[in-house]
Amino acid sequence: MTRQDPIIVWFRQDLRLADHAALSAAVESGRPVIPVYILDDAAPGAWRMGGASRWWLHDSLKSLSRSLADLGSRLILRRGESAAVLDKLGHETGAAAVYASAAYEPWARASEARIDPKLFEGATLHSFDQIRTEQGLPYRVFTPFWRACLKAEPPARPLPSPRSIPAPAGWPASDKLESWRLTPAKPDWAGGLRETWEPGEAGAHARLARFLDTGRVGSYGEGRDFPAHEKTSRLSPHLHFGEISPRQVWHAVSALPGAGDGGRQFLREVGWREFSIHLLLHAPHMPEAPLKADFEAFPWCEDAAALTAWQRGLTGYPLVDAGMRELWATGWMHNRVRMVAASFLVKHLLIHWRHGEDWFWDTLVDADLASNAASWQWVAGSGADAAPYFRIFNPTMQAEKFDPDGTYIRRWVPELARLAAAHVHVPWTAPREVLAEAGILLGETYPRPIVDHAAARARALAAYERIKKAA
DNA sequence: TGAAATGTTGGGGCG
DNA sequence: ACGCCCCAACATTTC
Repeated sequence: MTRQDPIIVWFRQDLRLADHAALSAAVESGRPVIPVYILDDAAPGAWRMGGASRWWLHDSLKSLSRSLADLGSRLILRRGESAAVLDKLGHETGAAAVYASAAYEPWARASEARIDPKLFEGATLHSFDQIRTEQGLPYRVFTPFWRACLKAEPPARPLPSPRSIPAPAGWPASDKLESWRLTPAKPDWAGGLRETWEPGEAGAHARLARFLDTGRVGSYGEGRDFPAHEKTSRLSPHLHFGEISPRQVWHAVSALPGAGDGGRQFLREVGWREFSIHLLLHAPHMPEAPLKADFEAFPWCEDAAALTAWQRGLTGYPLVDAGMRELWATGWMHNRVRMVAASFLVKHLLIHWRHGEDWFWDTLVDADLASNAASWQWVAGSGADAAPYFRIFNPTMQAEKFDPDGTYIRRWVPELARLAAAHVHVPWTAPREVLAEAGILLGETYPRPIVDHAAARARALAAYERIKKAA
């Protein structure tokens, strides 16, 4: 090993240059740096990246690649099993070491065990094992967890982006990004995604700046529940891909004069992301199995037709359908609507939360193993600090409360657009003339409810009784 | 980070 | 003036 043996910086879910401790350390070592991203679809136990995520990844890698080029560097792309690829690349380049950001997925941690990279924190506000109860145990309830986070040392100051990155004498070969075919071709379903998002580090910071500048932070507490208005930050996909770090978000919000209560509530949502990661680290089976074991015996229904209706936004409940169509069109769904739509699948249709988890994994641009699994289990009632199973959302009441004039519903369910606010949440109760006037033929242009709310509620409670007795 | 059922209270209409 | 009923409004408990 000589002074000129390069360091490989292995990018994963940290597709940024600023506040990237591994990259900064590699640059500071004075050695040449070889940035690499590996598309690893074959890792044992891995959840293969979903369609929307692959679309995002393509653009984010393109952006990272350009930013590296601006600093005199390159992004080397390789495909295959991570350990084997890094091993090979190490031999090709004579690399002295691999630097990477610590990751939290079980398969990522498993591959680390074979590669033994030098790991740097940055995916979370605090290092993974720092937050523990008095007894040294992981938290199972959010509020004390978050209280402990707030009491701990404040998150480290974000690092600046390197000003230049030393290049190796010669570059190893790289795949062409296009050859990975991450973006859809036939059919091209990504139009709505392109219109909605700007993947990459610059896009992430633009989102954050927009959130802070427009004063949305201050009114976040009141505004965040109304899906018709863009009151949330929409940073989730950027955070998932690590285009911006939670520490950067934390410090930007904390430094904002007058962020006040809204700022605290917003950071609390960032806290739920931390909590999900915390849970996954201590329960690696969380994506596949209920955290509360008695839910293993829950009498789920297999109902392919109902699942398809839910996926396509054809349940007959306008708020659920609007959310599912927003998801399909843009790769994202407002959080309030996610809770209602998820609750509908699990409680009204009695379909296993894993089917919902799979669909969200494939369609969300912010699909994240920890957040997705923890949130589905939260809704289903089988998770840590979960909503009790008997807490069943009434999709109509939720719609009337959080989309009172029906703006959100009309945006995503255009066949209901001509219904007045009095009918738009309950088209099945609208008088025949009103429906005709609005150009709606129930059961033809828009479905009748696929389940009756009161009956579905009773059925869900009865199902819950069965595991409660068994336990 | 609910909703429905049930219980309580108090004002007003009315015999 | 009084008691009675109705019911909206709010509170509590139950799922």
